[in-house]
Amino acid sequence: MRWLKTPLKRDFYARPTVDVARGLLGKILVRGETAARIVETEAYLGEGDLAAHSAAGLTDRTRVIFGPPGHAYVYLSYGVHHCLDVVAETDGRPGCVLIRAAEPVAGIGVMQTRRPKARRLLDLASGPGKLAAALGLTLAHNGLDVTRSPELTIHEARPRSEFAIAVGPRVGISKSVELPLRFSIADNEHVSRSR
DNA sequence: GGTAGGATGGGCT
DNA sequence: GCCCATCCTACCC
Repeated sequence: MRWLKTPLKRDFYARPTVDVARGLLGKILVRGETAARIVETEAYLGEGDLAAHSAAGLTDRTRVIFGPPGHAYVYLSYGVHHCLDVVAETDGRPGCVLIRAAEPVAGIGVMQTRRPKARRLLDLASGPGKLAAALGLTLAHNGLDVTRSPELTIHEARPRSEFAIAVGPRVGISKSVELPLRFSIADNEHVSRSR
């Protein structure tokens, strides 16, 4: 699989968070020689969403979410794993998309060395913590501009594929569970399994 | 096949 | 001091 040389532009991200979450499915995350096709996302909204980190308001940690769209929000989950989000909405309005799972498409050997415990290709990036580890992302990457950073960009796939989108409740949260904000490529094998 | 529980640290009340 | 946007292992069908 290949992808366009030019990354997705700012206006792709400067839209309602749900549109960005759906739009990111099938796109290619590129980090150095490693690349992966996004197959599962979750939207975290700026209003009426108690599960979103930004629900607590603007703090040092959530500053990036309130900033301009098209930037990476990376945080430490459960003190152990890193997770990658991409900021949506216009500057000043919170909203971000958690990238939950991806299908490795390049640099698979490198990803395997970063995730020595993964036994199968299907285990490499089929969860937010696994994905961040496979791509080698840490807190140092928080705030990166994914429309132009040499470290991390997101691209249109070539050829662009057709697929149905499955919608359901988000994973691993206790608040605002009723909101249908999890999106995935229907029947894709690389989606996360956890509930 | 399935799941319960531990690891582990930063953010927020 | 409590709460997590998780992953992995051990152990049990």
